[in-house]
Amino acid sequence: VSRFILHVDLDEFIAAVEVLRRPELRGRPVVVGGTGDPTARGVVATASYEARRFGIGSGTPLRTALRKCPDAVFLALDRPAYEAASKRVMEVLAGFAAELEVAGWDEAFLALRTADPEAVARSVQHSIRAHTSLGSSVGIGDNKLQAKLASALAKPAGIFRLSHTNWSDVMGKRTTDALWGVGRKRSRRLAALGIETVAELAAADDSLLAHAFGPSTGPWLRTVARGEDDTPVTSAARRPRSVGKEKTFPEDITQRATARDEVRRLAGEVAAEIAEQRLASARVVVKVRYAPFSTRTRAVALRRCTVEQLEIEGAALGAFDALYEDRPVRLVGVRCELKRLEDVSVIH
DNA sequence: TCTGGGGTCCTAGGACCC
DNA sequence: TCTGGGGTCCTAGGACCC
Repeated sequence: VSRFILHVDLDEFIAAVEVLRRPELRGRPVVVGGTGDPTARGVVATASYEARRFGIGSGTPLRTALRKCPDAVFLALDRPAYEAASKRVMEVLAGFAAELEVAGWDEAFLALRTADPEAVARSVQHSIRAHTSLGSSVGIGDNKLQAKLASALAKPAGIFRLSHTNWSDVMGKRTTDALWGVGRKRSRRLAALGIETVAELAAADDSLLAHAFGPSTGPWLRTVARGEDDTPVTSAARRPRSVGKEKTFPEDITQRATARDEVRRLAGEVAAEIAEQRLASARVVVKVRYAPFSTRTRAVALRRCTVEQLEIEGAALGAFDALYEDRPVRLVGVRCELKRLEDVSVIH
């Protein structure tokens, strides 16, 4: 009996939820994202497997998706529906004798001791399907990193085990962007250093990596490439570090007052959200994205932590005024950074 | 690829202090 | 006045993830 980590990842989760309540869509290319208008600004949240065959994936601009598959069904995001479905899945997982960490709407880690992790994985998949009609894939690993990568290799509806034993065989020849924490940018920078594969990164020089990626990130990249990860699976609720809202305008706006009003509105919403969660803001960060796509941020530290809407709005508008340039604006956002709860002294 | 909205963490550089 | 070194805090931006 050994300890294993399971990573449970729901298959095409958002699209699957939509198809469940619209059975006539089964088997069709379904694309969920934005307001559902594929001619408007927005990106794909999830595409069904049928739509993925057309080269549509998460993050694809909706307009691109429309061009690639004009016959796809385009649907608006419906967060409450996904939250409800996710909650039911997590309740199923909570029934297993394991430490459970919810890692997102459609994924979770389980840590448990067992002699047969594949049997547990089958049982997890069966329970989820029986209770929610949703399909899932399960990765098994010695740690969270391995389990997470294994679930991707298990898709769809499969089970895959990635361990220290087969890590090199399975991962060594893949490009570095196969790793968790290595995206396009880091992958390219690594390639520029002559590091193309996971095996090459695993054998890279720590000081070279530290020089290129910083004292923490550099050496960490190499541990990831070796399949090492000691972060614990924990069911403890994570304390939020920040709460924010942002809005991309359907068309770039050129009126300063319009952008400013939107900042005020977003700040009010964020303030209400913070108050509802019984948190308090220590700093307000305003973001402005100018056309075509250059982003600026400005932070204002609050004199004391607060939940006061007027104070948060005032800080946001002050940051906006300090930041604003007379150029077409694509997006504005407001984010409140939160103080640790035990340190908070709220002004009422 | 004309690029959402919700987040987290890390880095580099400047201010400030002794 | 041509000017060290170290620590800490803050800010803006970058990269990544779902």
